[in-house]
Amino acid sequence: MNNIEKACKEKKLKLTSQRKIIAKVLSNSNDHPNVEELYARANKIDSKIGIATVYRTLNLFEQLGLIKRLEIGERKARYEEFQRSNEHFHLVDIESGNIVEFQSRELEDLKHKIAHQLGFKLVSSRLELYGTLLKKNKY
Amino acid sequence: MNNIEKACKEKKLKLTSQRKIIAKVLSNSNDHPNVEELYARANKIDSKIGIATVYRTLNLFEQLGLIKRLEIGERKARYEEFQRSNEHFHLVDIESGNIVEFQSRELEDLKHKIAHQLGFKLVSSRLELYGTLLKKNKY
DNA sequence: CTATGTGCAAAGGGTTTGCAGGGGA
DNA sequence: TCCCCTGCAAACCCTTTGCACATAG
Repeated sequence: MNNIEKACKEKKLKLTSQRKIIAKVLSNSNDHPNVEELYARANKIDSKIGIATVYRTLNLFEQLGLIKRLEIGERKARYEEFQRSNEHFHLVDIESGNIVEFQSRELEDLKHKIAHQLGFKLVSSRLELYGTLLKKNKY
Repeated sequence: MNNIEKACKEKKLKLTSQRKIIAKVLSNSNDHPNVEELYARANKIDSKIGIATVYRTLNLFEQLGLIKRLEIGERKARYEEFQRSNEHFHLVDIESGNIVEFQSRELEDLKHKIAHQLGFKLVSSRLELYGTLLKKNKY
C-alpha cells in the first residue's frame, strides 16, 4: 500500500477506485503534469472518471500534503508528488518549456535565515528560476 | 513627465487620458493592488474607464517592463511598479495577508550562481516566502 | 484624417459546485 | 445500510476579445 492509500485510511477517507487510479497516475509521473494531462492519463485506466473528480481529488491530496501544486508561469496548475526527503526547486527553460529540478541546501538555509531575520517563521515558499541555455561555444 | 509617459512616447504609443490615469494610480500605490483594486482607484479619477482598458493597459505596461506582475498565492494577478534600482522579494504573512518586502544581495547572487551551474542564463525568477510572525516572548 | 485605443458585452479557459445516483466500509 | 463520493452540467471567476465608436498625433 502506497503513501496515498495509507493517508486515506488514516483520515478515514474512502479508498475509491478513482482515488487509487489518480494516486497511481501521480506516482508514475516523473514530469509535472497539469490537470488535463492527469485527467487523460487517468482516463486511459478508467474512461469513466470525470474531470471534476480529478480536481476534487487533487485538492484533497494537496490538503493532505501528499502532492504539491506548482504554478509555473501559465494559468494552469501543475502537480508533483510530495517527497519530504527530496525537497527541490524548479528551473524553467523559457525557450523549450523544459523543467529542470535542482536541490540547494544553501538556498534552503538562506530562505529560513531571511524569514527569521524579518521576524517570521517560514512555513512555505515558492521559487522558480526562468532562464535560457548558455551557449558554451560563445566563449 | 514620468517613466511611463516617456516609454509611451518612445514606443510611439498614444498617451491617452486612460493610460495617464492608470500610470498615476500605479505610481501612487505603495501596496500590491490587484486589477479590481486598480480599476476602482482609476474610476475615482475617471468613472468612465472600463475594466477591459485596465487589463489591456496593465498588459501593455508589463510588456514594456514598466510594471511587474506578481502571482501571490491567489488566482488574481497583483501589480507593482518596476524599479530597477529597488529589486526586492516578498514575504507574505499567511495569517494577516500582509506583504513584507525585502532585499537580499545574497539571494540575488545565489539565484544567478545556481542557474549558471545548471548551464543556464537566468532571465527572471519568482520567489515568495510564506510565514507566520515569530512570537518572541516564547523564549 | 487615420490608425490606434476605448467601452461594452459576450466569449474563453481553468476550476468549483449542486444535485441525484452510486458504491466503499 | 449509510453516508461519502462521483459524474454531469451549469455556475464561477478572472481575463481576453470583437465590434463600433472615439480620439491622439
